[in-house]
Amino acid sequence: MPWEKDFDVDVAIGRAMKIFWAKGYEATSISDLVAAMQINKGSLYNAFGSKKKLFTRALLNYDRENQQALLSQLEAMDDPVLAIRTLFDSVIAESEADSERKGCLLVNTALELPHHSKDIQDMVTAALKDVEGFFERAIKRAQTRGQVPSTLDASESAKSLLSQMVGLRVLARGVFDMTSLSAIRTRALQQISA
Amino acid sequence: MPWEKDFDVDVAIGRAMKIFWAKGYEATSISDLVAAMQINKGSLYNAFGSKKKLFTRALLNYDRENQQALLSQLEAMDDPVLAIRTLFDSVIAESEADSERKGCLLVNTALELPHHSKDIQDMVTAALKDVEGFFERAIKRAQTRGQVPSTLDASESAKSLLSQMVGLRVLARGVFDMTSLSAIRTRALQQISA
DNA sequence: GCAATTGTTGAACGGTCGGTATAAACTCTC
DNA sequence: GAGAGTTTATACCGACCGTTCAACAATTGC
Repeated sequence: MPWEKDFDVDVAIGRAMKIFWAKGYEATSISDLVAAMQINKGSLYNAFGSKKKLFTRALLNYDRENQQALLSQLEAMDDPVLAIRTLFDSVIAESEADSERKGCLLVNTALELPHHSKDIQDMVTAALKDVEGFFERAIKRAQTRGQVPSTLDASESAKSLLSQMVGLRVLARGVFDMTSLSAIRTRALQQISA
Repeated sequence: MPWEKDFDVDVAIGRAMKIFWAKGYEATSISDLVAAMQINKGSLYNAFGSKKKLFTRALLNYDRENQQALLSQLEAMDDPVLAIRTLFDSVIAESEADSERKGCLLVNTALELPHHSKDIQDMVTAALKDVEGFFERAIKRAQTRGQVPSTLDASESAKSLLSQMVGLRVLARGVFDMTSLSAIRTRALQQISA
């Protein structure tokens, strides 16, 4: 039996993810990656095969650690309206704290979906549908609790909230200041409470 | 007096714009550009100086021909709510008709704003602020006409509509199907009428 | 006709791209 | 210790990157 890898694959993927996140897929070179991952070219190709395959691993890593982790945390909250508010709050707080204005890797990739392979398209679509699903479940739960008017179409509203979330993440990369981003959150929450 | 250019500069910029729009700034090479513009490398650099400078010309061209043209047309409409509805309708129709799923060049560029120079940042910001301004003026006009509740905060609502518009353009590039995009429009319009 | 000026052309620049190949050192199992 | 598989480092691949340049062509004023 062979020698086990002496670098931690998940750590390396995490480092690659940060670079893809900050620079975008196209603008990230193999040189950038080997420098950030602290392994050399040969090991990269031995472990991951190609830049594209490494990117899919990085995307999965982002989805698991930055997206699903937050969503399952919110889904466990008692108050579904508070959960939605908390999601907007944390995204705005993240935007404010991020001096690099990296945005969200999934949204960034969603915008260039036509240029990616089908497995990446499917991965991004599924991840954003997860957010939509969270919104829809939260709205329905809030309706049974009487926090949200039962006349509201939960499916439509969930899609609408997702699009506002996506818009917020785009505009946070340089177009809007913090008070403008807050206005989006305010209106989004008013929208489901009336 | 010198020899005049024997190609039409505006036509060439229009062709360059289409390539940048379809492929994105990074993924567009000089070879792509010279092929599409039907001029050769030397002429490109003589006329435009660099890829970046050409991109700013292309962005201006897009803003003028695809954005401002539509906005001023909508601004001239009698019914401001219908104008807003028409904007959403035309964006959705454009998304449906576009088999390449190019989206909107301004939104595409907005997402990669941190990687661009300040003049491009300013240009994109101004262009999206124009859309926000259109929304705000239309809402205020609708309020004086009694079409929209006067309790609505026009400034906040305009920012919210812009973020939904942006989200729609991102999701139209592959995540959402047409019925989902329609749901965003439906909810956006309900939002200002109640 | 002849500078002067500007435009066109296509080759060539140095550099980087993603990816492969090599070989020697190393760690493990059997 | 044989053999398998990994790590490092370096060298290399052809292709392409954005850009520059020198030679040449077209138009003007004199």
